[in-house]
Amino acid sequence: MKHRSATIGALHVSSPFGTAVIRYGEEPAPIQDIHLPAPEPAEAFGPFRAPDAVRRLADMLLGYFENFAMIPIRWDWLDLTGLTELQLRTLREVGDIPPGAVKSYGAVAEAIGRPRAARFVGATMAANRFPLLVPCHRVVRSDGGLGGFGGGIELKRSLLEQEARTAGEPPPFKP
DNA sequence: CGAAGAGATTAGT
DNA sequence: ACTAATCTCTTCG
Repeated sequence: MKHRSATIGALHVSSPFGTAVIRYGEEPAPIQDIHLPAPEPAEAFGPFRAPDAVRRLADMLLGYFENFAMIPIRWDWLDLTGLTELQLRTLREVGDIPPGAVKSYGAVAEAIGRPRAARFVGATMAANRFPLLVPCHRVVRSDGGLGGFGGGIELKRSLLEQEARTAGEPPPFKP
């Protein structure tokens, strides 16, 4: 990874799936990454007050855990340093998948103009620093399987089940 | 720098 | 089930 400003704080958000953590650095794009579930040793930080963007994102996440509706992505809040153009295009594409829907790795690959790069899309999802916000859990295998998930496959299944249920549809995956 | 390895995949057999 | 194909990024000589 390239630059990325030093981490100056972390905001914890409780959810039905465990505690989520938003780590942040300096303005103007303070949000470094989101963790779910939270990394075990709770990180200790100084007496800093979270930037506005961070607190608003925390609210958005709380809202999501309540109604599982689409989270509007503020790309300008996110620290995207170190990402290549193609990776950014992939994240933007995945960001458009609404709750209750899913898209295959291959379909995303096609959407970014690399129809044979399904595996690349998978690798990019594995490196996604903004889970939930960039809904990498909505990217699944073309054969109906779930595919992988950094936070654990059972979490991915839970999220998709909740979203499908809220959208009034059957779970969009096989197992 | 070029070569080789590594994926949260896929389509075929 | 297993295999080969395919693409970008990372890591190594």
